[in-house]
Amino acid sequence: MDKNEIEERMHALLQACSDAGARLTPQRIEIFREVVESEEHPDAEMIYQRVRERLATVSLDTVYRTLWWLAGLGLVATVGPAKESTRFDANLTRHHHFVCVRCGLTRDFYSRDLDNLELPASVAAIGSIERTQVEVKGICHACAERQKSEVPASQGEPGQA
Amino acid sequence: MDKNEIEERMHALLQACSDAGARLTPQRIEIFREVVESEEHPDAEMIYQRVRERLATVSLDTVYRTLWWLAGLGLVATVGPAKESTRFDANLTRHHHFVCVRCGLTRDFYSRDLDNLELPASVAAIGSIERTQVEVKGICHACAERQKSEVPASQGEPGQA
DNA sequence: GTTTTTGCAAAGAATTTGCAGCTTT
DNA sequence: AAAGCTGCAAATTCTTTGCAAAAAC
Repeated sequence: MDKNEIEERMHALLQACSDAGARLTPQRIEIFREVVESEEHPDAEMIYQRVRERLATVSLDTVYRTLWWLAGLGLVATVGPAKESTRFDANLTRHHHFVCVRCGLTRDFYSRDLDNLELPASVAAIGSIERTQVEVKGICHACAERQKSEVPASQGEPGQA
Repeated sequence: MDKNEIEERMHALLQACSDAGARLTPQRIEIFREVVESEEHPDAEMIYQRVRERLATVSLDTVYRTLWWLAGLGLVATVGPAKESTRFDANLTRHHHFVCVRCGLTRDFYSRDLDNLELPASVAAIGSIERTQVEVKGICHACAERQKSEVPASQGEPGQA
């Protein structure tokens, strides 16, 4: 990723931070930088370790808080189903997943077309390919219904305590 | 899923169990059944609760043990990256993931084609779609290298303690 | 100066493990 | 009878939270 891109994203986060009326602390700034610069998708601990090198005075819980706060603003996403417990999949036939971002419901669906996707050459540069699966994130009908019957519109945070 | 399919899978697990020289206990049988019958992808707790209804004498740790044992034999898979801690993704541009099944390394890749996949109609029946992403599982080059330098061929379990 | 954040340490949740006793083969 | 399982309870690991002190606006 080029330096420009990084600065741009960094700027976006700082901007979002003040837009949200939150304070710009050195901890947050360093966490932002780490989040923006990392190419892999780090967990809280990794970010903590890296930030720590530059800012000895940071704690793991601040990293967690900041990360989830960013996630709440939609500025970072979490990889995989969610921050849930490990889910198991006994479907050994080729299939794809629909994951509800609200409740974590995971359902399979099938598609011949999706079974045989062409991947870009760049993937081979990362590693050898074993299995390819499409993951659709969305909101399941049950959660959509649940939403309808809730308060139509307040200014509080939406759903999912 | 039709009854035939279920019985077939059930049979496969029981067979694999005895092939592996493991014992057929009532707990395992009920856990197998739950795993095979579930349409969503349950976590250990869910399976525990359901098995419990039919077999009061089962414990959560037996469920865990059985599930991971099945996973070790490749008879069930885990959904998402792995049994790892939550990973964060600050890449807000449209992208796809390569995940190393050995070390959990997660890297982004890009493809216009994959950005606009056509999903089968069946997906809409599950819920509303927000985002679609391709997840490629494989082994990253670093892990492949690591493997080469290890004992070429024993009969012990491969890598990753 | 006020309000938000932080760090600490303790609380919680999820998952794993040692061990004695019970079951399966 | 022998070897493998199971359940319990304690240990780990990961993550969150309450609160007083410190920092940002």
